[in-house]
Amino acid sequence: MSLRNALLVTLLDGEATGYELSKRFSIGAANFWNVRQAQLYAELARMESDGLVSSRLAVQGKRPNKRLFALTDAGIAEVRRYAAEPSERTSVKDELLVKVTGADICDLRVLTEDIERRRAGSVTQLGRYQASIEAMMRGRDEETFVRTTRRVGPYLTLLRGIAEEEASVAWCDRAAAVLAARRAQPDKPSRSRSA
Amino acid sequence: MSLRNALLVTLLDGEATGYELSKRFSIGAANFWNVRQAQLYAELARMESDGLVSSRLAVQGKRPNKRLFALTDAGIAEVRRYAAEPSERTSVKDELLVKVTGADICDLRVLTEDIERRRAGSVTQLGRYQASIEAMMRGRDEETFVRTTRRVGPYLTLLRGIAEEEASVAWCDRAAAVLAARRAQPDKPSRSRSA
DNA sequence: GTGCTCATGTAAGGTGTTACATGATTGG
DNA sequence: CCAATCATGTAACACCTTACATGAGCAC
Repeated sequence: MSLRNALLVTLLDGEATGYELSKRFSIGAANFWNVRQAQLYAELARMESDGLVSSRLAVQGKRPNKRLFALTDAGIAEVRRYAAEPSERTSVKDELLVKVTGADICDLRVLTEDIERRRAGSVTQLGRYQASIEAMMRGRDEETFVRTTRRVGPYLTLLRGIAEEEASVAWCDRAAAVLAARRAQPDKPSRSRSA
Repeated sequence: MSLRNALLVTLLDGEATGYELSKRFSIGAANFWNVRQAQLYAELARMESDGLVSSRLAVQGKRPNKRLFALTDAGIAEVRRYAAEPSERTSVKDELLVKVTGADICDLRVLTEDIERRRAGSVTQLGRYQASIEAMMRGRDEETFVRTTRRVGPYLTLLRGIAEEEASVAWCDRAAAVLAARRAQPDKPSRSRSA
């Protein structure tokens, strides 16, 4: 039940449609949560019937009508209650690392391409995070920012995202280099059934 | 369906019981996959009926009997097939980051404790990874190791785990410092409903 | 005129978690 | 004597993903 809480904290930035929430997720929360929109609309409906969010319909001239969701007091209370519980690292699932574990019986050229793709994705995401953090700080240094901003939470999670993507890029480079060294070697020791 | 593949690559280290597989996961794959044993036994049973693994019963004198699973040729082929597909970062879910996003309306003392707990967990995991990698390298330098080992895959994923946990510790320290600065401030700007 | 963005939902099926059920051995 | 480790499973429920369904406006 913490997709629910992820949505609640995302609404601290102000009321939003389901569509906008999924955007906010991919910009700010991408490094610690992911949602599919199908799940998102369903969960928002449940949250509304539980009184954690309220919604109002905004009729637009040209574009389709939209439903704006906002936190209720009960929603705020729920965030506080939830935050007071100890947390676990709920889950991490990274298919690329599964494949890398099996590198020694696989086609290293294809695997390396996959690593390059991951690297490119991390660079893109890193750019998004850096743009967000600059927009947020508006030229202030960290000390001033922390003293004057209303919200440090999103700043801290952005720092985490940046650290994450930087580590990802560095690892991709190193992994690609190691695999290249292995490929170059004609006399590599091999598991019988592989090439 | 990639818990299945995570299990297959874990079996590249040799035959194992369900119990041992869950151990291997928590030592080597903790940074990119997690399983509950209930799910693990169920999946192994399905994998056996699909012919990807075979099992044999080992009767032990004192301890309960155990079922040892091993990769079949079909299992190896499945790893290769899977590794050739492009991968997505399947999922990340971190409750602590959700809570940090909402920091500004929450009790910072409790949140900081949660961050400290995470830090401690990362330090522990880091120690495990470092011990594994040293056992694996047996004093060789990287170049020699890469040239002479049978398997680089687990080495690369361990490097990733180490980078991950180091980044985690560094972030925890920074986040705790920022929150401490916020708590120290009597004149902090606050969202109306919070303290 | 093609593809992207905005915008919301349902249904079915697959994956993952929690709780239950059992019990001997080993080490402190 | 108490806690941890070894060892395997089932059942119910909660959660997440994929596919389907619809449609206008805008930029190139």
